[in-house]
Amino acid sequence: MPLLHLLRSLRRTDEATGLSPARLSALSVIVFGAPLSLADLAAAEQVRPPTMSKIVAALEAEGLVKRSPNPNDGRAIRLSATAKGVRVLERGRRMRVESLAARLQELDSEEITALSNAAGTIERLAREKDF
Amino acid sequence: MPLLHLLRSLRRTDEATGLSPARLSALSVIVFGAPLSLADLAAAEQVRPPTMSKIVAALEAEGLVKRSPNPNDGRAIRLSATAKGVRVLERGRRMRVESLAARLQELDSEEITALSNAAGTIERLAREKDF
DNA sequence: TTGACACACTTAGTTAGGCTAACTAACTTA
DNA sequence: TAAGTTAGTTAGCCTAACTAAGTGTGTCAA
Repeated sequence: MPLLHLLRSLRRTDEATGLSPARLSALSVIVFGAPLSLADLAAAEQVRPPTMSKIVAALEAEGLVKRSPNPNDGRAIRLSATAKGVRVLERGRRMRVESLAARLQELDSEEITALSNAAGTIERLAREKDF
Repeated sequence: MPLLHLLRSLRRTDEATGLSPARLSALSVIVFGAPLSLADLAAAEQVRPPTMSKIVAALEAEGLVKRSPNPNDGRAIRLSATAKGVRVLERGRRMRVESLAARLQELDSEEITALSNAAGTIERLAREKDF
């Protein structure tokens, strides 16, 4: 299956959270990296600030994220997740882990070994090449 | 790196062809599967007919694809690639193969073996699960 | 044979998520 | 303090997904 088709299936709203991939990913970075500025978040997500500005606005409107002023810099904001944001993310993560585990149970042990070895290489590439 | 970020890099126009991924992928299906109807193409690409209708219109406007009437069904169209469409696709494919080959040369033989084994499993999954 | 339904495609309108350009406000520095 | 930089937002554009509705063609049964 072409990677594009995988992309298209990813594009849909995550059943477990009701969030689109871009929002879910941004929320995840906020939950684990808070507090952080919009520029930092945009950089982490590899999009431009205006794009992230919209995504954050949507997350804020859903009550998943909140902005606070940065006391050291009146231009900047500090993003953090609300309790609801954390809850939504964790529920989604749990459900995705379960679904992946179910798929992996269909493989035999040789296949799992092959995937695991490849995962190591892919991770190394990811670190070194930012691929 | 999250899959989402990989996909975002895919989203950009392919340097070698000047086509967006959705258009390039559709063109490829047309080149190798012509003649085919819009509905067939939409199904192959896993999108709805209106979406494909627009993509085909764009490809046609660029002179990469042409529509002919289906003599057996006045409702349907038959899509095929123009010579230019074939040329554009082949040039892009050649350049992508070269770029991938260059990346693979940075791996050692153990890593290549691991990737190759995993590819077999992934392909099998793809066939069986339409993943 | 014709009326009803089914099908192929298009059109219209919405939404998400990218982008650049241009703006405001706040900080820094010469 | 004036000039320049930085953080974030707003406006406007694009692609590409969707649904709903329209047009025209095909099919089939009464």
